[in-house]
Amino acid sequence: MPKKTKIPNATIERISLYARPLEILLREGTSLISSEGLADLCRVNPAQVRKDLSYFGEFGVRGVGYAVGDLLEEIRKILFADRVWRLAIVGLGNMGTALVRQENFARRGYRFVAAFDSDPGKVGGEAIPGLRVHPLKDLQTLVQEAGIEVGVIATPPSQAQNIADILVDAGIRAILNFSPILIRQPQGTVVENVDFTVSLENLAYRLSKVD
Amino acid sequence: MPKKTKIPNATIERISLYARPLEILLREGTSLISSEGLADLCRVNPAQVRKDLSYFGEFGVRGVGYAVGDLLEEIRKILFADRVWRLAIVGLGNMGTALVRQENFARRGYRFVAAFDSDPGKVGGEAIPGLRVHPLKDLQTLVQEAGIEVGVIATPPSQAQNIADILVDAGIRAILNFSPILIRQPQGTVVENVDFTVSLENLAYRLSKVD
DNA sequence: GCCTGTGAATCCATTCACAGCT
DNA sequence: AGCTGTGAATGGATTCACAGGC
Repeated sequence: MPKKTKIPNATIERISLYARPLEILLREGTSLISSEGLADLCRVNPAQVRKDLSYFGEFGVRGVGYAVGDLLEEIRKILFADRVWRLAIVGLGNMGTALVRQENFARRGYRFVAAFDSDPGKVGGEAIPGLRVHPLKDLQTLVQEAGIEVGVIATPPSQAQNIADILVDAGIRAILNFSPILIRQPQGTVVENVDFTVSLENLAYRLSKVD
Repeated sequence: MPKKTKIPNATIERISLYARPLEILLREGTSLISSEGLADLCRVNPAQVRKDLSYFGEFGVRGVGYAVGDLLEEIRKILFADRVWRLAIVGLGNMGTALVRQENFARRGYRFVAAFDSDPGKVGGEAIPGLRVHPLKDLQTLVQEAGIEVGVIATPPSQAQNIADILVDAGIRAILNFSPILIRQPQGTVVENVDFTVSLENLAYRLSKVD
């Protein structure tokens, strides 16, 4: 029974996590999984799996388990991953270029439909076949025309805040930021920051605590 | 006073976070910052900043604040970021290549000293000038010789677990995994998983809840 | 009998509020 | 007077334990 209770942010992250092994199980032809089986695959507690899912509905069958295909479909709906999302990349250095080439994005429905760079040497070329690189000044227009919903920032940190402002001005309300600064954004927009060095520092710290 | 209390994982992540604006303040010549000032820059509660830091020592001066340079140095020590870490990359596709070229890593002391790929067409070439690509079979030897401490996996998901096993066999105890599967690792080793599509799904979910 | 769904209990993290030092 | 450091209070998230349904 879907409650109006506050859903923990951690729950959303885990729901994403659950989808990965479910995809593999589906491909392998496994049709049923228990909360314990899924928990093992995701290194979490079985009760956690059940509680997380119960925030959104009753997807399992008591005494039986969860139907793999159905559960995956439900999770996709919960995460709005059952449709195509239109992304713009800003900054086509090493990271930006690698991102638009990630087939992992495309496979999950995250489609880069526009690319921008401030370097005149890059403008006019193609980031990947069919994805032309535009100057920043065309951003506003293209966001409208191409129906872009998510902006991905892969510029040097010094430009990142400026780019974020431009994206928000153009009407974009979701930003995935790969540059290692914290972006200041207005109410009603959402930002996810991805900083690899934070992960590395975490690894280093945890490494020193094991054993 | 450094306690033997269990330190929340979230605290470690925030400590990383605090370092970023401190670097900028230091460069700009600001020498003092209060917990409130730092909290504003990192979008957290001032008491959180003080409590996080207090797990590791007393770095501030009552009535005054924190000395920017000293605090940054302390944070670097806490995170073992005050030294060079030797990394190996495995998988030199788009993402792997982008990672070794990230100057952000190098600047923070995370240095790629070896590169591996299973594609014979890539072996023998250079991922970046001075970083030769080796076949996987040389991994064990090179890990020892080059003193590699962290393995970075940027292979297709189908190979990721196998690579992780090889890395662990070679004596590596810290893995940063960019492939979208959950890696199973033995006791005494640490893994950080970075999955961009999890961030995107999170964005999509949160976007639907704002306003 | 078996496994889900969930209130209650526990555990952990954040914030408050003030004592302690400069 | 001002700002840190921290025990106590609050607020969340996780886990337990069992009722509910196949």
